[in-house]
Amino acid sequence: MDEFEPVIKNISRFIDLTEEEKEIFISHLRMITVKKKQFVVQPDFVCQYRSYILSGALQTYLVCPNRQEHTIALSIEDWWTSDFASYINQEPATLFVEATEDSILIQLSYKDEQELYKQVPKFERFFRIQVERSAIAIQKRMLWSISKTAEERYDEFVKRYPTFLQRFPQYVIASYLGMTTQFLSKIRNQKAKG
Amino acid sequence: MDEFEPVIKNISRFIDLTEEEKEIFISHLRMITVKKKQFVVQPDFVCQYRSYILSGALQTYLVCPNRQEHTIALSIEDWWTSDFASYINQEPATLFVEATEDSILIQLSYKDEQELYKQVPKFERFFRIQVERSAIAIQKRMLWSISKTAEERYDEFVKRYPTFLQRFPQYVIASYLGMTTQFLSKIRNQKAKG
DNA sequence: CGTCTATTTGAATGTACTCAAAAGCGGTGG
DNA sequence: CCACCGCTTTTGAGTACATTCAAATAGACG
Repeated sequence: MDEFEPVIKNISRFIDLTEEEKEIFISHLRMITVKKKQFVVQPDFVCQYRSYILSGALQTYLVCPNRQEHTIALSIEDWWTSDFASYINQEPATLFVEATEDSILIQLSYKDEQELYKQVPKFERFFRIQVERSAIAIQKRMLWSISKTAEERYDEFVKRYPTFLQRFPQYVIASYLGMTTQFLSKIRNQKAKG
Repeated sequence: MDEFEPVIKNISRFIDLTEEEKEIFISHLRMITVKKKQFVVQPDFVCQYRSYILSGALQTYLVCPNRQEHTIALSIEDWWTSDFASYINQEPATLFVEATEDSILIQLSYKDEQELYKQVPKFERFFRIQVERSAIAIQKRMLWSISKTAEERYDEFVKRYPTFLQRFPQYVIASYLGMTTQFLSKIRNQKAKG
């Protein structure tokens, strides 16, 4: 059960679990490995799992009719990810979740999650707190997407997630920041000179 | 207790409550009335309440250093509102929540909410589902704010919230949609002609 | 009726995009 | 180990979408 320790630790930041509760939780999990460029979620398929990232990195994005990609989330180890609209409503996904590095995921299925709530109601609390925090984060991001310039958004990104610059290609970061890769390149270049 | 019926009904869409649980819940609530232009939340003060809107309408917005206003949310009767970042983390607010109509609110304080979770853990579930849904909504909104043109955003808004056009002034809608009031005016005008 | 606020209109400007092409970089196979 | 191929990043010119500034018009409220 050692292999599940990181996810238990992640949860224990918000709720206290007895040994028995930990075991119940672990019994609902499965661990999978995915290779770089592999999809964890694809449009039109109902997203069955929430994934805790044990190691690696993933990109959640939407492909528009005009072939443009829009990145909703970039996630690394110790984060949870999914197409939450699909997962929570158990409806066909609209997003891709793709591994941008070889990754190891610990997954909880929708069915197991509902089961878990019955067995250990405390988990309602954990996932409530979890989604509260992510709702706040998304709101902040939306706020700067409507109120900041492309350059300001990039600066904020660098400040908040400095390690992401090395881990994700620039065109992915550009699509996360809501700008073209050409424009991001120009911003960077201008900074290097200025 | 009749006056609290709408909020009970709102909650009952997601969890079933016994009469006793309803009474416990109601005992934690307070009802207030606010006049148009009055603030329910103000920057620098810790937001003490979640508010269920019994009647009326409210605007949640941020004022930037350059005096620009950015609307995060427009809310009407049967919706919940607050500066959730401030409320959930019990830290000073950054947002204004202002009544755009005379309104009646049913409020639950942070302290009472924590108390309520202890007395009726089922409410963890309600607020989890509640915030899950709003996280999904915010994410969708963020998506079109980075992927759609101003006109497309306006069209979507009209389709989704037709009644809001009459209830909120145009400059408020413009700031919700992330564009200037002048540009929104031009879009509308162009449509009226085309 | 007058004042204050909200909306409309127009011209000039700016930010970021599209299109096109070159340069850089990394992995793979000969 | 080098050469090649595909993918990512850079560069530049032209363009479009949306903003700013300024002023006029329209509406709401006392």
